[in-house]
Amino acid sequence: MTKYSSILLRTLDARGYIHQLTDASGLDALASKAIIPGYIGFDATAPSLHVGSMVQIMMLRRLQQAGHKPIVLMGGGTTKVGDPSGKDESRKLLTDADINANIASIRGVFERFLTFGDGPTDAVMVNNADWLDALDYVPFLRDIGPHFTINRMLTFDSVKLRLEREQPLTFLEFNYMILQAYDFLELSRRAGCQLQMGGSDQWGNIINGIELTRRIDSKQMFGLTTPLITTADGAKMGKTAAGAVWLNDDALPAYDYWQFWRNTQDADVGKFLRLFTDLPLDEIARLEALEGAEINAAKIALANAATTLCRDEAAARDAEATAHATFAQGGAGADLPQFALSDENATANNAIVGLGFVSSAKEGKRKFAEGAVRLNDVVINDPFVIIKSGDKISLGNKKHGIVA
RNA sequence: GGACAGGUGGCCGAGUGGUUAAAGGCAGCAGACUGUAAAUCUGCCCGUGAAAGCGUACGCUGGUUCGAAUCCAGCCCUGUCCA
Repeated sequence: MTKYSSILLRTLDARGYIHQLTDASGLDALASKAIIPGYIGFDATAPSLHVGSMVQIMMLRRLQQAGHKPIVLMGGGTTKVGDPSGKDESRKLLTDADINANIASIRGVFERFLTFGDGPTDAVMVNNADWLDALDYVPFLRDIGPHFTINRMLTFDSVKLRLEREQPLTFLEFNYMILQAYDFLELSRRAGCQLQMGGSDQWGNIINGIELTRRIDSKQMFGLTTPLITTADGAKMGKTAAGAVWLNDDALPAYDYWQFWRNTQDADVGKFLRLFTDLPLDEIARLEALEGAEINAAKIALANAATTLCRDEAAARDAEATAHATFAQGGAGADLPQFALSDENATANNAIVGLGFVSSAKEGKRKFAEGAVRLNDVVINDPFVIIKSGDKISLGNKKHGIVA
């Protein structure tokens, strides 16, 4: 891969981050000679991001590694509007207090991936509520409105899809793309931002921002999108048995986070190693070439690296040790989820419900009937077996817990 | 404001008075097979209860009926067209 000369684009290209790029040679030239402040916007709809945002987070990390300045834009303002992309219907509106709490909660994860500070390549976090909340409607319409035509806005997938399906799209949501475009202009003015990155579904929004800034301030801006990361069988990544794979450790235990990566499909291992770890490319090539059961070594390397980045090294080590003890030796590792025994008459079914392996007592009982539950590695069909402290209880091959 | 069409389980989508906890599909979970993979086949998939049972559920509120997701009335919401 020698089509780029800058470290930034060479890295992004080699590791599979680039889907579309507005002006490849222009950005390449700029990246070789100047520090580029670049931003990615994140929603504040939940107290934690999940792995679906991981490509974007890693992208900012690569930007900083290559000597540029990452700007984390929290959508405190735009979250109040709601991005219509990829949604079938409008999402419920959050209050300011919710949004601010979410932003505070999300910040911790970025601090693990990026170095924040005041230096030229230090990361900063900004909140677009800072400028969006203060907008005056009529002046804003007069300044920004003329640069958008409804004709063009109607061609955007996010809008078109809703209309084609005859689903509601409110004027509120319709404005989302304008506000996002305005963010880019505002960040250009405030922070000298010249680059916006995002998922491939953000291409249209990014282009809008580039054009708006060019028209109003006559500045050249760049846009880059990442491919939509799906697993090899086409599913969007990020969902697992228990739900979303949250990045915050108070939302998902490190062991589960580790397990998520450990269970990567064979076909995805190389891709994920390049995107989600800092391992050198030649090392990844070696791991990726492993065949058959050998490839499990690569998955462990992936899980360790990803968990170390997002949580910490000790968490990764503990998770690996637990997994090894549990799966390879058929024992029970220390990091397994625990069921607190509060009642001496607690049953095996209480345990799998309490551990969250199943969502109701009824579902739990079905699992017993299906022969899916094991107590200390022996299949039990009776949900009412009394458990005691120290028992290991398992549902299926992957979910294991300890009675504390 | 008017006319018409709609609002069904996580999603899509059948069902137009009883045997309907509601067809089918997707997603999900489990079993078999494996390598904690994929693919495939099989089972499960509202809740509570040891079970019989009971409770909830088809936008909301009432009504008709022995019996309603299905009929009637009012209301709320959405779409299309008209003003």
